[in-house]
Amino acid sequence: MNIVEFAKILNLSIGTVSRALNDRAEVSPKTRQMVLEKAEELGFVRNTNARRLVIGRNYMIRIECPTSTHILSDRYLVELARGVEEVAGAHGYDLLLHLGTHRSDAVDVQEVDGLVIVAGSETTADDIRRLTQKGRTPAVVIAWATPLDFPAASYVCLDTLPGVREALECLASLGHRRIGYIGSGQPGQRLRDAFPRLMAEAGLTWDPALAREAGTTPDDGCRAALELLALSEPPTALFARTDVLASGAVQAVSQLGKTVPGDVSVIGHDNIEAAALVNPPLTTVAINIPDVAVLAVKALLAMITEKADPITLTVGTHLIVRRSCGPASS
Amino acid sequence: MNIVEFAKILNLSIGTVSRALNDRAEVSPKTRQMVLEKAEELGFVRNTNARRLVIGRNYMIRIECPTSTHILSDRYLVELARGVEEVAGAHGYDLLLHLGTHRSDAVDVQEVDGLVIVAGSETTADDIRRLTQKGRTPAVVIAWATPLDFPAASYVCLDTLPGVREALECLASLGHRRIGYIGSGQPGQRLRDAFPRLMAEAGLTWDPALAREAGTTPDDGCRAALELLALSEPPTALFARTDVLASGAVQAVSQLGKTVPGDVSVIGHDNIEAAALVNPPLTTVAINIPDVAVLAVKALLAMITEKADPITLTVGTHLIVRRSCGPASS
DNA sequence: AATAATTTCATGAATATTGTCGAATTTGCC
DNA sequence: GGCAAATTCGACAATATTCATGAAATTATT
Repeated sequence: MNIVEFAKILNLSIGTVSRALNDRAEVSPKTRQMVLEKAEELGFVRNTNARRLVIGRNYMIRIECPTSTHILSDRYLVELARGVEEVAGAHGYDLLLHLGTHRSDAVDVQEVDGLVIVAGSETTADDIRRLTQKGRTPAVVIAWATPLDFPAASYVCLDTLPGVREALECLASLGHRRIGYIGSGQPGQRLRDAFPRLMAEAGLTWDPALAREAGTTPDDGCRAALELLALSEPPTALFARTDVLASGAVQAVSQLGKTVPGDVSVIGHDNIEAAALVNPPLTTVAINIPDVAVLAVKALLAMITEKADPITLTVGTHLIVRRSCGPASS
Repeated sequence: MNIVEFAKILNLSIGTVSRALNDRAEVSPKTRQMVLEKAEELGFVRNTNARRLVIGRNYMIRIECPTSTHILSDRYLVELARGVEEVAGAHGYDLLLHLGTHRSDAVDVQEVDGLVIVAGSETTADDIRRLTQKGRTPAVVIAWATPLDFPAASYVCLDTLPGVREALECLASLGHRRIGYIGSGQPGQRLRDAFPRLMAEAGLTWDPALAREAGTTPDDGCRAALELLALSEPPTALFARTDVLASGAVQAVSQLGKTVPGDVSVIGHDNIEAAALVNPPLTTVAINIPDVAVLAVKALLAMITEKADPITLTVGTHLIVRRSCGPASS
């Protein structure tokens, strides 16, 4: 049934019905009420495509997420999508999903009003340029640390330093003085570089001898931890760049017949699902994804509806305290 | 730019341009070629809404997923979405995401050609009826074990028994005879009921004294395992209904000063991310989500494009062997 | 072999799809 | 009758597609 038939049944003109359905003022309250009731009763729904064609808007935003090398793990991706959908949905927008590489061409823009782009570690400014049709489609990019070099988009940057700062302050307050750093190689570069400064800010001194670059597996973390704990002046606490490495570090401690947090404290990063399940549950650095989603969508909607200028925001991480940290052993 | 302007630039009629773009036979190859090239060059894209309005199809399927009580964890949800997008995308369909409860009303059908509905444990046949507009919209439901009572939809059922059967056979072949069962309460009912039969099929005898219903946390699993291991004739292997419970069971074993898999073997269920990170990495029962996605979308596309009748398929779980199982200790 | 007749083919014009919105018109009320 | 509120009318959005047209190509006829 289309609006013509529907209007005929109601003995009203198409225009009146349309206005009633659009909640416009020029229609009498009783008429509106009647139209709404009848629509419900007869199951009449306007044709979305015709509607969008006429009003020239799609009420649709697409969320773009690369397959490989996520900033956000799958778990966070769902959380992000949920948040995005919630606030976008409240404004009448649908969410279109596009997983898979940013490089794929066949992305019919024209059918969305805006883009939420989750940048992977390999995403470049050129990718954003192409995805946004040279900036013609409003877009907000979820990026690590700093915006990409494409100023027509808005950015929500994920800054991991605040949470790490908290972590170090937490360790410092527990009396730890020698803190080991287990890195994950390439992607963690920025944190690695900032680590000495963060240590200083927490009133600690940075000893380069206590840093190891590990890989990505628990075993990598375990090996690095064993090395550090075998030093003549071993650290009393370990900070690992990822929870996976941290879980390996925990294993290393128990291999040495010691306990976490009794003998050694461990802090991870990312708050993966497993972090709460490891024994002991891991104190870790996390980011509030719903916050990110809300900020991103708000920025995007402002660009779409008010032609607002692109903005750059930063969301910091924070510490989640579980049971893997305790007072420094003397 | 719309097709009118575009046709004017090309000195062709709208009809010819449209035909060329739609790859229809009635247009000469040179003309088509020219149109395609020029479209690329001038960046002309047809208006999706007008297009869909005219052809009466949306080329869009929506994936429906309830917030609470997933059949599939978030991780699997992304995997499912990826699979769905891949095969649906290959047929020109976009993927619309709808997370949140199935109960929410404001779901403008009319704008999608089909639905992939992930049933939660609370989803009812009535929910499906409403979502599909009494069956008017083609739909495929991802459900546990058996179809819901709404035959207008297709079903891909997730059957956990095959993987559990494999698990028990694996334990039997390692010499285990007494196997403990740690359940998760309500949702695991079906497996619970089938467990004695599966035991028998693996050549084992079922002892009701070795069953405990735990909750959902690692601690629940730990407690249940401690109880079982304190029996006068304790089990030599533990099957836990979820990996979370299994991780608790592993903790229980080490609390008793014993090791997994040296003294006690443990098998989990679900293959959550953490399963591979626990120490030792957990042997567990998993389902192949990409398979599920592919089957679901194929069934759905058949319903959409060929008006195929709804079908019911079943995908079974399988065992993933890691390092938490070993020969029975004597 | 040449001309007429017929078929094939590409193209153009017109119409259909469904809803929105500004302008014009009707209705109601004083 | 005049004014305001409510309603109707008609143009418009962008594309697919049917039907008609003209040209070219093929066949038939003598």
